[in-house]
Amino acid sequence: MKSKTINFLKAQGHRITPVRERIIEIFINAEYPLNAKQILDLFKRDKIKVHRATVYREIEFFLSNELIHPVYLGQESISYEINKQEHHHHFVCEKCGKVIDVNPIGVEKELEKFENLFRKEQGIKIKRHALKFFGFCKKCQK
Amino acid sequence: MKSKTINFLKAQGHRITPVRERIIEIFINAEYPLNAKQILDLFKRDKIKVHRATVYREIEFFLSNELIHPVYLGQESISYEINKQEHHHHFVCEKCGKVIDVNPIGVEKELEKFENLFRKEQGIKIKRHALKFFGFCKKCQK
DNA sequence: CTGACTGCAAAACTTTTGCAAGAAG
DNA sequence: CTTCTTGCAAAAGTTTTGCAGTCAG
Repeated sequence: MKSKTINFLKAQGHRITPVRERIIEIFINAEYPLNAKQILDLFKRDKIKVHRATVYREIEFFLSNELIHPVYLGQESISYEINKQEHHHHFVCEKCGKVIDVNPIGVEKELEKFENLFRKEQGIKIKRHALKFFGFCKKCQK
Repeated sequence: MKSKTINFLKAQGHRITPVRERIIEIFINAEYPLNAKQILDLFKRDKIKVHRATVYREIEFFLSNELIHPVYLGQESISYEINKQEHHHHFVCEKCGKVIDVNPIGVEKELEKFENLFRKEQGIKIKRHALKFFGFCKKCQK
């Protein structure tokens, strides 16, 4: 996954710097979508010095290269998640923010049907969809 | 719709001030979800003086009274939309930001099935879901 | 080498907070 | 009257930008 991403970027003529490489790793290893602050905190945790501006620019960079996509998890600022092969969605705990990946196959099929219909009826091609579920996770239900 | 909302708030012991009333109207008349800045701009357009802080506080107020819910339309800051009876979702143009309400019934049924399953398997009750479609609207496709 | 990246500092925004004055009920 | 609501000012937090120095290829 990592070398594939790096090769893809290199092929486009982009450079692989230590910061960029680290951010790729961060996104690959992330168990849930991350926002700019969380990425900065991860660098801080590892005692690596990176400026805010760089992180914001890198997020822009990865977005424009379609390696990540934005996810809105409620409350805080926009988070980003790596574009994996496997398409999936999220359940978000409205209290603690915990994120659980979900993959509702039946829903996905209906989404596809709807998107085809939408294209026929409205003449608009849907590029992507985002589905989010909200509620309280097991811990927070009590 | 408006008087119903007002009565609901009054019944809870909340006051109806001119600003609050105007914001209720704004949300009721809005054709798409609005963020704080857009609400402020509407006041400005009508030459009504309202402070930013008030708008942010009112958004909090409406959220806590479950009269509106947040919608993330991509790029900009979080938007909010009034809680109508009719459940629906959004198509958002990634270029011009245009929003089209959609109501994919087939999908909705599958969502319900999934949510029941999720409850059984994970023991988590889903309170709400948000579905968004992204692409280029007709105008922006050219 | 050379242009793509980065850090820094400052600016531009967005959102929040404490406090005193104002007004809804 | 009482206390919820508002405006103001200031703080806090987030994101963007210009510029000069650095380093990947």
